[in-house]
Amino acid sequence: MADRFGPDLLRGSLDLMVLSVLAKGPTYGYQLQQSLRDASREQVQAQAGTLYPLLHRLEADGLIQSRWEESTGRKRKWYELTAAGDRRLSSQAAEWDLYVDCIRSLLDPVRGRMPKPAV
Amino acid sequence: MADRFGPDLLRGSLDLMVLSVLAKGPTYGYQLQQSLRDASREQVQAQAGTLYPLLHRLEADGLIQSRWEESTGRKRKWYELTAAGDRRLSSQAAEWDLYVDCIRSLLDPVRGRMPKPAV
DNA sequence: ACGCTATACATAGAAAGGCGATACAGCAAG
DNA sequence: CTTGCTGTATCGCCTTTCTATGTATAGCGT
Repeated sequence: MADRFGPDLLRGSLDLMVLSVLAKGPTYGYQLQQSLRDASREQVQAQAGTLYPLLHRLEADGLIQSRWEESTGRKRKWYELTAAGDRRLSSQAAEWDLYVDCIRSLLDPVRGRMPKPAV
Repeated sequence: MADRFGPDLLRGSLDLMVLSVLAKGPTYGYQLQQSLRDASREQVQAQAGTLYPLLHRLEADGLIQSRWEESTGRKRKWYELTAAGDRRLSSQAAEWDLYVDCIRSLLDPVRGRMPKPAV
């Protein structure tokens, strides 16, 4: 079993994951990275070189907004969802569900060939 | 709702889809394209410029093997899974399940925020 | 016979995003 | 003071999908 998901799997759903985490409340880059790592039991280890450009892109698209905060001890850049980001999250989640269904319908007959461990 | 999945969603799972179709029996490029389109209710429309290089890559990796066949009327290049391809399919499917689970655990709390249409 | 469409395989170049490497700075512990 | 974690950031590389294009044949209507 891979101890980590590859770049290609992440692609296309990493936005969705980040928006999901942001939906639970404001956070900053480093904490977001830890959240993803923890929530996935170490399987999603998005790199800083991935995360920061992604956050900048989401912000440029108006899906999140940021502000620098120093009162919390260290200088951090906090991000939070905008209304547009919230709508995007909903539509991305819906599209994701459709997509997963689509793959499952292709995969289910294949699974029949092998001993299926009960989940 | 998008009438077609974007490149980023496909990425990383298109291999899996192709291997899944191949698992049901030998096929050739054009037919594979139709199979994907049909099985996904028009949502996966992988282009020829995507599919053929992908097939060449899978063959170079020893996951599938090909032979030209003319007796079936038109000249076609038939592909079939190798033993290695079969093993790869199993592991990719397992990884996919893990991945989907991982996203779901991030998405479920978010879904609570909005009226969820029963599927 | 001719043109049109669908079938069938293939390659080239562009676009996009994740990755590793690297950088820099603050702070804490030894 | 040196090591290590925290925290943000950028750069070039790599991979994969896309569009556009090229080639060729079969079948059909006119």
